[in-house]
Amino acid sequence: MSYELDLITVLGPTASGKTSFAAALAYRLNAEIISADSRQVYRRMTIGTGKDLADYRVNGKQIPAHLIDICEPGEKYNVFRFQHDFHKVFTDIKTRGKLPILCGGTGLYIESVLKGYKLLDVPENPALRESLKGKNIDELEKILQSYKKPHNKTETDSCQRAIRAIEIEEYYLRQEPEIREYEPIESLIIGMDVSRELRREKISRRLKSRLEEGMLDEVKSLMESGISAEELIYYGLEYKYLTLHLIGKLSYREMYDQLEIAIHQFAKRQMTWFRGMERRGFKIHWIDAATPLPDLINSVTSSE
RNA sequence: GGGUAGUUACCAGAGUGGCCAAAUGGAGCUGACUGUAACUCAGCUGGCGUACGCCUUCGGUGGUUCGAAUCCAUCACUGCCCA
Repeated sequence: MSYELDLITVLGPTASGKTSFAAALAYRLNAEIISADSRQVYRRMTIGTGKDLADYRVNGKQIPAHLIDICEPGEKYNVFRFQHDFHKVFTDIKTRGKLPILCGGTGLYIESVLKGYKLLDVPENPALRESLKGKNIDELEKILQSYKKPHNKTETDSCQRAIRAIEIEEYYLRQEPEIREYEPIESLIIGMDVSRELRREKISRRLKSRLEEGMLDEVKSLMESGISAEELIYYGLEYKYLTLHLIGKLSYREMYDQLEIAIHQFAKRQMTWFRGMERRGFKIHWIDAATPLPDLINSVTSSE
């Protein structure tokens, strides 16, 4: 295998085994992992985000994994921050002469660095948000059009997204924001291919075992440490549904059933994103996730 | 055994003579997404067809009617109540 590569990207839906694959690959290639996961950045959100920290230990060797546990629950992490953090770690790994492996399931984060999105540092504007609350999509659309020109096209198919777009325009009017320019990165992209049936089965199985491992206690202790229910619900999936159960809005059964469905739907959306990436010109090399790990590693490393 | 309510598309559930391939919700599928992305949003969802459309459906069978998911008879099954 040649080492001309700048980056290897491993992507796939939740529960597709991308972490253990990436770790085994990193072991083989003496590489380091950069996580592309919008929720695993939070400390103490471990079981619910499926951190699988044990997976980063391969044959007794700890594989370095970056951008995990880098901020406090309750904080808001986002693509803008990710892009910045990614590049810091990326150049660091490069200067140490090692190969970085970007691994994760947050499609937007992955694409933002591969494509080199040009983003502006625009913080939330609570006052503006308050003033726009309750307006419908047409009204918001009209406000948006009153701005000279949108610098980046922001999708405005929902109120939530339209408000963010206005927020960006508004900010831009008031000051010249710092624009960070990053170059696109050439990467070999490997996708974990799981059949729909297997994917669903793995998700269901995994949900059960995480609950047995104390996922509810994890959420409970986050609440006890002062994170509000609202903040936890914002994090979605596990944190959303388990919190709803803990505050009495859902029975255990309802929580379980609805969460299972929500994770299935999430995995589907992830796949839609990845297919969309292919349509946008990315070449994804799909590998069959059901193949035993050693064979998978051999097939990938020998064909290069 | 008697009474009673029901049986509608994957599920739940509206519809009680024509405007019904059948409301609505859920699930499912497909998709969008350069800014909270584990978010948010859109389309499709009996069959065939690009489409006007055509064909097969509303427990089974048989009727009434120009016309039935809707009315009648009967059979089957299910829930509830009384024995």
